[in-house]
Amino acid sequence: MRFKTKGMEPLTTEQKIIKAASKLFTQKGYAATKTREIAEEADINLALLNYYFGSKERLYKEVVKDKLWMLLEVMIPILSDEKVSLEEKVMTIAENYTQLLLEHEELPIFILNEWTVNEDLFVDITRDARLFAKPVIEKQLKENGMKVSVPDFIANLLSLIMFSFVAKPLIVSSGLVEEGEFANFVNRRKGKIWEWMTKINQ
Amino acid sequence: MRFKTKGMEPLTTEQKIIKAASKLFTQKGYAATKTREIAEEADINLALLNYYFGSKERLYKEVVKDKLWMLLEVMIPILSDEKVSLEEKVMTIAENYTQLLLEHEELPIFILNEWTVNEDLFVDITRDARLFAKPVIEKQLKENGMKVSVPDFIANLLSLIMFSFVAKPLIVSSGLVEEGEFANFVNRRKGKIWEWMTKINQ
DNA sequence: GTCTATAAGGGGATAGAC
DNA sequence: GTCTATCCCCTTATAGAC
Repeated sequence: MRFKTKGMEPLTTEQKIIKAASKLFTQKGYAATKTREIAEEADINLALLNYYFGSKERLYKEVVKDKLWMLLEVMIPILSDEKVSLEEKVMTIAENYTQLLLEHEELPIFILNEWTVNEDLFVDITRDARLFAKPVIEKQLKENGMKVSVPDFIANLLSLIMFSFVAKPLIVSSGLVEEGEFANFVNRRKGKIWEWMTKINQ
Repeated sequence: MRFKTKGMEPLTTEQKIIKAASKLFTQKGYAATKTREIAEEADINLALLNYYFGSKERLYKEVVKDKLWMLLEVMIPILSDEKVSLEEKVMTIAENYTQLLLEHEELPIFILNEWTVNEDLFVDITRDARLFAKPVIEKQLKENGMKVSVPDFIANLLSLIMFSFVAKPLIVSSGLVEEGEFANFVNRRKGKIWEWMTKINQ
């Protein structure tokens, strides 16, 4: 989207298609989603899908790209910024992710599954993107007296924040946390992440 | 399978189908896997798939059930056993999961994704299964002076062990850990889980 | 840009011979 | 139990009218 639309203009046909495709692909995956369903959900004629996007596959790539950056932009720029302290980084990422994922619960499992099943697609998308700025984090770990490696630090951070969302069906149907309590559960965890990270990484 | 076969008998047709289906479904998901591919991979005639399993869907359910228990049986019986100390529980689960997942890397993302996309299927499978024995763990947490809740304890444990596998594509393509170093990475983490769990949960 | 109609082929399933 | 041949619906994609 080149120009952000402000206010109440109705969606263009293109936007309606992307929105519907986004919803259905993330819910059901590529193969299980039919172009007819997308057209119906978007309330447009089936032929328009091909008119605007050429093929189901190209439409899918647009959606995946969008969703992947949605997930990464919460983390990458902050981690690489030297002017942001380690504590601030952890707190901000925990806050932003928890909020984002509460609004888009299906996002991480969709991306991680697609990345596993369809690796080639992601090679294109992430090519040339420096995802993690190792040196910056390494320096800040030392300054904070943390002896952990950068990969372990990142793995621990993302684990503690994101895993609850990825494993939500297991956590809920096992009765560990009630569906209605899930938001409280992850919000409480969010508040402890920095404490946990300092303890773990000594 | 009622009777375990010892030694070198060739696989029965039924076993060949399950094996092939297992491989393809976990790699590509339900909708993307064609019955014709399963037949070819299993080296059997397409009609035999329906002869033995009735339909693609029934075959799929068999596979999902197998895989789900593979994932759960590593954890459920141990967690519920009162005679196993908390430390032993954590160490054993970390050890067993790391080994299992190194051999079946696609297992957790497959199950967690299917559980999200296709919840109904799992309602049947997990019905009446008491997945976690909360009281046992609660008692042991107190005895170990840990103030954490049972859901947080389980979430932390599984996060720290499993998330690396679920997020492997991200971890590897970002350059955080080299593909060839991945086994070492998770094995090193495995050795620290108990230490981390005691620190976090004070 | 949007519609209807249809082409072209894929995919799950089964009848019936062996 | 296993095979061949085939049914028939569903899906993606496009031609061509408006």
